Amino acid sequence: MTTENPARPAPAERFDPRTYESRWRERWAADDLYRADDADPREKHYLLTMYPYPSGDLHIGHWYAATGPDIVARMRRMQGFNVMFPMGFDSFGLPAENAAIDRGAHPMEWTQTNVDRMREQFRSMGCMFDWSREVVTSDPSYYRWTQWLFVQFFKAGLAYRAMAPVDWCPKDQVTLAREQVEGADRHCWRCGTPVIKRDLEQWFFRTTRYADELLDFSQIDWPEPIRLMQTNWIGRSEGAEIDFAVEADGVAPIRVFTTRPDTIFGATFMVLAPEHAAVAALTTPARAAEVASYTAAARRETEIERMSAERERAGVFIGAYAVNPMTEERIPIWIADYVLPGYGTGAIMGVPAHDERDFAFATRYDLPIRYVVLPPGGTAPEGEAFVAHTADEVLVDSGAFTGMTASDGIAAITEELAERGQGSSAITYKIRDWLVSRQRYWGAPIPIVYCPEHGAQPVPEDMLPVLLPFDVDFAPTGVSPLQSNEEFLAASCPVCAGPARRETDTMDTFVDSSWYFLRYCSPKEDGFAWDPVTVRHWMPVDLYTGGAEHAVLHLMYARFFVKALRDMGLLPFDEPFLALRNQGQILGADHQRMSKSRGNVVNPDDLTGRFGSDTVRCFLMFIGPWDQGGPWNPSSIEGVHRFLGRVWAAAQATTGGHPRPIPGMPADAPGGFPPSAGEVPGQEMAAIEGGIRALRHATHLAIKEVGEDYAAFHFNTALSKLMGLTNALGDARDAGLAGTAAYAEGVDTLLLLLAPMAPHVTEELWARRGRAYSIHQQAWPDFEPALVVADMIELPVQVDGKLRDRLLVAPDTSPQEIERLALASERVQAYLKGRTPRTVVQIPGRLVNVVTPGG
RNA sequence: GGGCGAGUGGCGGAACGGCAGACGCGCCGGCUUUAGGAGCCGGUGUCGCAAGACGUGCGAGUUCGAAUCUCGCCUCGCCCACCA
Repeated sequence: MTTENPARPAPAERFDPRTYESRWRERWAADDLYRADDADPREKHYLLTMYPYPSGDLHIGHWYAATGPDIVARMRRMQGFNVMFPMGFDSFGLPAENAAIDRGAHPMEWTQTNVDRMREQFRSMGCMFDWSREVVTSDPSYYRWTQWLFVQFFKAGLAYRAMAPVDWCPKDQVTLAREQVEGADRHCWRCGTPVIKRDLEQWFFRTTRYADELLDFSQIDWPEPIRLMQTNWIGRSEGAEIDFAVEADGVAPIRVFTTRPDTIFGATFMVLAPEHAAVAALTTPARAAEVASYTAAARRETEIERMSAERERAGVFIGAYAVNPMTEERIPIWIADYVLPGYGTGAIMGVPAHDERDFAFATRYDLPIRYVVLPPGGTAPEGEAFVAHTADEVLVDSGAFTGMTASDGIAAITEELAERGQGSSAITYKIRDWLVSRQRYWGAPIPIVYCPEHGAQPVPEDMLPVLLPFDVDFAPTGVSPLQSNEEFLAASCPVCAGPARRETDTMDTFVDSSWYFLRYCSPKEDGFAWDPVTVRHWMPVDLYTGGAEHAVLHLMYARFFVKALRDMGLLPFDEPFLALRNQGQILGADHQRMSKSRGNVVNPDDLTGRFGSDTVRCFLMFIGPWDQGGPWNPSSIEGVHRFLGRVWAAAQATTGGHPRPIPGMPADAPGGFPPSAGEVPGQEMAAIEGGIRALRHATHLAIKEVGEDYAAFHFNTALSKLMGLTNALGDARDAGLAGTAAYAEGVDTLLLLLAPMAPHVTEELWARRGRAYSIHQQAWPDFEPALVVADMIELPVQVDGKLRDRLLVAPDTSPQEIERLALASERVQAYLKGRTPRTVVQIPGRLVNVVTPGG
């Protein structure tokens, strides 16, 4: 059985990536191979992958995240684009400060050490990062401009200071943005400690001003889940604000927000948040003690405690009454912590028949429940709220509005209230302004000074940066460590030059990352945050990749920044990132997130030491769909390494067998040989030419499919197709075709298509084949459409949808001929049992289905 | 509780509504080797000697034809969570 296929000879030289990988990386660096030129006239392509926090060592997840976009960047470059693919470090942040507290290392030094180490580790991956554009956010040359941008936001009224109840992490001793509080137990995103609320004077960015525009994704190609998460986070609700007069002298009417103004005839009570401003004035003396104790308890409770009482829906009657503007009924006013102070107006009308929470509350306190909207059937449910909202529900017991559909009722009631001056349609959002101040050291100081005379004043732009002092006390006390440095504190007022005190809070690191993609365009610019001309050239980012965990943090803040800067006249576009792709997460072998404390972190250095970077890159891309990730399981890395070994052998086996020219290819093409037809017997000649056609078909099909797969981030299937081409080259060698031009074309194509994924071995083999340096500067191959189509196709023949036979036909065989051949099949006849088929379904090039009269 | 996504061999995973399991791992057999390893060749969904039958979480439906579309259920993952 194996006599016709003698074992292929082992390659003359062993495949050992260690002998050439670092040599090529040094050459590429020395030649500045990956530097993107601002003035290059070719079409630009800005490809960006999220920069890392310099936590210490690069782990396998960084490799996974970076290799995908690197492949696409390399292909785009070969396709003729002027590609920029930069990298940097998000180097401000809490871990550096914690290292200082735990180990006594200064954050500045700790960060610098880590950045240096990780930069070297990044280089070992062989990515085409343009290191000449590196950005390090903790460098004064960077945060000077972060501060400058803060000042611009301040001047534009988009940065403001306010006393607010804020989420506070008791362990890290720091305030958190709302987006940084996670999970049902409301814990800190970084350390997992449950957060508490504190009232503090804090800095905010006015993200709410852009809520509506942030909901518009029409200009960008982003994954649906990310768009949904942002949409839900912004949480736009349409409804109405309605004023309810109160029975108390000198107290203004109370305004509530509702999405269901059509249910107003069912409003039988009112609930205020315990924090509502009117509570004090409205509470009657008889109820004062109970109200005070409830309010105090609510204030003391943490978010988790509120959650644990979730179904309680407890509240207190404050003794006062409001008037339902439609029914003119007196309704009691309660306070309850299920009404949130920060959403809507902090007050609701209680409509127990049509809201589950109101229903639970009314049931508990025996308040009236009145159904005013009924389902089309016309019967109110017993013992539960009817909350569905469809177009054909009907209003009942609603005065002049009775009989209207719910959607007509919303419009008509809102209009009626507006005419009376008691309400208007309104839109509310869940999104809050972005809390940006942190009581921490290792961040960009907020460039504000406080003058006893002139209040908060921005530091003049020519006095930036406000440098972080080196000597401070890092102990987490809840106040900014910068307060421990007297020299830093002392400042002068920019207005009166009198003594002033410097702001000691620093900025959330997400401020740094909201504009780093702009800085990459002109990283050395020192007269401005960026050079407007080069920013206009490179921006927006054409393709951004990173983890989906940033859906409502970084990705929303960056959009907000760009829109705000556009409105200040600083940027000429609306969106930072035109397309977005999310990679999956590589989990530990135990299916848990990789972390040092779990001891499941995979160190890429061990793997590259054994197999080289190319194997690790290919293996990571071969695991599965890139956007899916998965648990770490290195069992098949050997298989990928073997594949590169087969490429190694294939590319160097260029002699032997029958040298044949390719029809239509010049005889002097690389690997071409003069015709020698007379030397070969006719039958063998036909076999050789069939083999050549098959190989060229495999080659050109690979060009088409691998390119499409790379562009779609389907790296796993791209690699399987490259394996297929490699196997086809092996078959060609077995058939004695190693010396043909078709074989040379196949090898060159294989190397070019593999170059983005395995940059080192392809460069080495390209050089060994005597081709011009560098393979990474070659043009991406084009396929010939005629060769993508196979000579003969195998057509499955079904009877009643079940596979019964196959036809081998030329692709251009007529449907009539195919039907004739299918019906002539013995196997088909056996199933037809002499009957005439009811119909024959044909999908051109795909299959034939013979449908029997019974089928 | 709400939203989104995913369930396919022993494993990772392929498959514009059209041949289920590409490609690879593992395993079995062979060649080579003093041996081991490496490399190479062949086989490998399940049941069955075979013919064949059965197979994509479970149950219905649409269709000539469903892993793929629709409905219901189960399991897992992620996000949000008293948002009026």
